[in-house]
Amino acid sequence: MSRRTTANGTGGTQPAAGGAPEDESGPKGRRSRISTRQKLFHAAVTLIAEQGFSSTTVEEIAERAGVAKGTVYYNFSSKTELFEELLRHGVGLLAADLQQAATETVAAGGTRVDALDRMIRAGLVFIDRYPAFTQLYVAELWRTNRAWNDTLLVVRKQAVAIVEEVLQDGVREGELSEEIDVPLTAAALVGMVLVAALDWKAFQPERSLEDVHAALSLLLQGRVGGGARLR
Amino acid sequence: MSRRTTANGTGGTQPAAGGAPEDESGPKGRRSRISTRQKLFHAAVTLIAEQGFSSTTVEEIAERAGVAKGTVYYNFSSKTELFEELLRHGVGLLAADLQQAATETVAAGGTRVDALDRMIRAGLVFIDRYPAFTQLYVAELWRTNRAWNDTLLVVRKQAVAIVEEVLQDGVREGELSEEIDVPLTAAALVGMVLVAALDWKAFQPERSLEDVHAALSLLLQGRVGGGARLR
DNA sequence: ACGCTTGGACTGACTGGTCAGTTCAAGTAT
DNA sequence: ATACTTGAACTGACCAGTCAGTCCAAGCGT
Repeated sequence: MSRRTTANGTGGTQPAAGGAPEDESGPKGRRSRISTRQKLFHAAVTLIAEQGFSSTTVEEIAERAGVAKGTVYYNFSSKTELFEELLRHGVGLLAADLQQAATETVAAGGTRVDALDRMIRAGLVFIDRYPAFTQLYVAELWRTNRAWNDTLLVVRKQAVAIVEEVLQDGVREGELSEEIDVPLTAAALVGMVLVAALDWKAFQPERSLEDVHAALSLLLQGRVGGGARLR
Repeated sequence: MSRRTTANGTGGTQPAAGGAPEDESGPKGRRSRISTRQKLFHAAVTLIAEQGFSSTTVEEIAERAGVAKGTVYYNFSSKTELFEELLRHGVGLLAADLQQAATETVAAGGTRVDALDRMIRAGLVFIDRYPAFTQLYVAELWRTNRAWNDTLLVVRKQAVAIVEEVLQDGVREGELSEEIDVPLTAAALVGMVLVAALDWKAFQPERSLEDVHAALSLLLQGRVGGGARLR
């Protein structure tokens, strides 16, 4: 009895997602569990993105967060649980951004294609802010036989569903071709943004977000062929 | 001295890439180093795709390949080297397929967009045949601080360059818009195919390759908007 | 304005287990 | 002979998770 390191007392919804370069200026001297968890998220997301889950040790995470190893286990019941909470938290943020972009655009009288374009931008902004999280997500998503598979599935659905919904609406209202396959197209769009953005960050970080967005817009709107619309 | 298990004697270019569901009916009784290496590639690619590199043990690989652990070290100098050769070998196959699709289409008088479409198909066929390899490649590509980072970089360039070349040719000959950003568009196209295909395999494996190809073609050719070309 | 208690947050040495890589004597096919 | 394979034993490093104990702010009685 007595101890129980489950530590779920605070509920959910801490501000920092893990990747946020926010400076630590919480309730100063006071030790708060919440800020410790944030520091751990931040440290973990970076390290796991770099090295993968299995090659990242709990001690490394603790060290980078500036706490002792025991503290990790005081705040999370296991390495896996820390990781799962990280996933849930990060995708929650992304989903909120995407949803907002979609809703705002439609409310302002934009087309569905406009909405998709705005969502692409929102995705890019997110990846720009939390590259490590994105990296880690992509690296883990299609693995099988992993402890957190269920979490990943749920979390993926949460994000993809928003794109699918916009596509669906577009088809229903005749703005998009009835030929399109909603789930596959959604996956392709997400992939387009994900991979282009990761490549941007990894191999040509000097480019601006605008450049990347423009390139993807062109693809989305099918204006790749014919500069002067030849043929 | 004496031993040196570097084992690079055979050169390169073994037939099986790792993921091939080919049945093992080589020169029966004959024990050849080459077929052992193939079995090891096959076993390793599957396991690493499922679990990741670090969580896959050499003994697991040996066991699934049906050989002893010592044999792994007779054929490869280390776990990492086995993995690196796997990467080189797999991407070599993919690059050959892509190149062939592009060359053939252009030779037969197709447009560059046709060529891209054929390359998408070639990509899908490859992923269909070697899903595990693709999975593993995506999972590792954007990691940093890994031993085989250089190998990955080389190998990535090899594949992406082919797509970039076709885009470049298209722009030069006026078939594609001069507005397009070749490297970014190439990355986006690759991502589109990669992610759509992995999603297909992971979440809707009942769909046919044709379905997936059709969905991606639609996107490539910008025929997503307006079924009856409204507006 | 001060000793005493409480309990939440944190610590880090320690344990038990796992795994890459080594070594080698013996086996098998050509 | 030569090339390849086996299997088992061993080493040494590394690591997830544990636990007895420290630290300290806040409450409490005096």
